[in-house]
Amino acid sequence: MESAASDHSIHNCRSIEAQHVILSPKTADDHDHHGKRVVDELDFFAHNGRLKEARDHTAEIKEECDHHGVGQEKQLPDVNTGLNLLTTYTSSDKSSMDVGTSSSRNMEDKHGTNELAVLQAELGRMNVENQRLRGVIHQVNTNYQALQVHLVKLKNQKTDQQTAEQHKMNLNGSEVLKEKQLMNEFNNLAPRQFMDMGRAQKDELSQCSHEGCRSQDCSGSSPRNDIVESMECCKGTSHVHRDISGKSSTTGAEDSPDHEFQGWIPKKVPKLMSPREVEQASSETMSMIKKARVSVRARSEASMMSDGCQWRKYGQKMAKGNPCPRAYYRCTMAAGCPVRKQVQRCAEDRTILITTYEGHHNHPLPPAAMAMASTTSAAASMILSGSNHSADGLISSNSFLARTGLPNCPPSLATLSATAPFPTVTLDLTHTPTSSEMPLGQPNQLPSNFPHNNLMSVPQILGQALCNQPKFSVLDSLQGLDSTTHSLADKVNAATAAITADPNFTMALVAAITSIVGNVQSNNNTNNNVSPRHDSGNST
DNA sequence: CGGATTTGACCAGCGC
DNA sequence: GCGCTGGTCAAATCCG
Repeated sequence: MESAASDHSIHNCRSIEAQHVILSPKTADDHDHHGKRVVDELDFFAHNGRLKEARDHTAEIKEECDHHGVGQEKQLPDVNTGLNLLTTYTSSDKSSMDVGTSSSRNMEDKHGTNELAVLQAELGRMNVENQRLRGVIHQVNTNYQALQVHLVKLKNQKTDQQTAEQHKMNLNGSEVLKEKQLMNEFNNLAPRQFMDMGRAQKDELSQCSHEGCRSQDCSGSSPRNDIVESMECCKGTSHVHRDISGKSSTTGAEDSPDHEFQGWIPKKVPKLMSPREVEQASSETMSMIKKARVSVRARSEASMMSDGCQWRKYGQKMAKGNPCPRAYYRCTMAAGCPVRKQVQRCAEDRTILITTYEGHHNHPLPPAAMAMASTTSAAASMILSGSNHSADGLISSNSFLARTGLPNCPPSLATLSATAPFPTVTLDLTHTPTSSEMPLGQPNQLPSNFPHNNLMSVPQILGQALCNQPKFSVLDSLQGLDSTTHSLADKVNAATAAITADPNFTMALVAAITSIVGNVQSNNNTNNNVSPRHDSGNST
């Protein structure tokens, strides 16, 4: 009985220190045991001495508790720290509390109560400051990552420029002019529109006046994580984020108004754009994101490519400049899935089927379909991150291929066009790369565990490549993200991560596309479109 | 009969 | 404002 009450007193006293542990657990650990710091683990309290004050208060109160005598009748009032620190009483505790109250002790208790209230207020302020400093840390990391990415891009750009110059040598003057125009159009379109969105940077660290930093921001070279978070912020939705202690916590848009979304935002944004304009740009950006497209060109005599999803035709139109009608399909694998696709034959070569995908699935996908969805997501990610475009006027195909894990594929395989109403990545599976272009030395050299099956559809092969990879955790996370509870940006980010993270997957994917190109070409694609019955139960 | 497809109508965006 | 075009809707039709 008595010991229980005293334990509770001590517990209350200790709970205050416990809150410090929650606020900065690793920090305490580091200071106590390691005496060193690691990146993103900082003691937010050490610098202002407030921790010491708080601990002094705690010690005083604790002393006072002891002064009352261990297990005495009276208990310090319960402190609601808001942290659910198990301060509830048991019935036995209560019975002990009700015994023997005196006026002098009441006075002392009131004194203790006041001190605790002050202490609690202090802790509240610390908590707020902790939140703010977390944001600072987050931004520092973001800037660091952005610079890292920029460095890598500069290296890649060098390579791309060499390719571009070689490509230019083969063009006549008008083509060069046209491509320059394309380049200008894209410069006005994608990167800045995507990168200029966002809110004003309030934090002092955003006042980066360093030229390199500014150019970094304006070039749109930003880590994908930043894009993800920025979009989440723009949508103002609650989301789960990881704090520096590694614990997940749910925060709303109102929680941390000025530190969740930072890093790559151009400094000029708050100067050039009013909040309303920024908001408008954000909504436009979301629209563009939604409408970013991936177009796949493949030789096929069938009316539609089998891609692992279920589609329902909802319209058909004659498009200008093409005698072949364009068919419109929507995904029917889940109610309300926003994904659409258009299927149309190429006017110049009617054996070529052009399938254009738009949107992101709001439901889990079968592996076969996930391959295509991942490609779409990767493309969207590339657009979002403001791909470095080469001097040839188109976004460097190498950039896309690199991001989709195909850095060694022939440049003709993928292009990104900015001339369409929406940024469109085109995967051209109609060309047969020359032997010198083949990434693996031999055209159909596949990983040992990779199925070399002519009867598989394009996404089946891609999906198989996904399935054959050992990193299911990444893919699982991707699949898990394919739900309405996660943002589009999450999916984009996860897809990109899944695609680019695994070199084995890269190899398998390269082999898959290589296989597709080779087989489709040689077989005139008669087997490209398998019956839905063969397609893992997913009819089209 | 229910689901899928067809097809004309309707609407929005854009350029002139 | 008007016409063109792309995209979507929804009633009619088809099909298993």
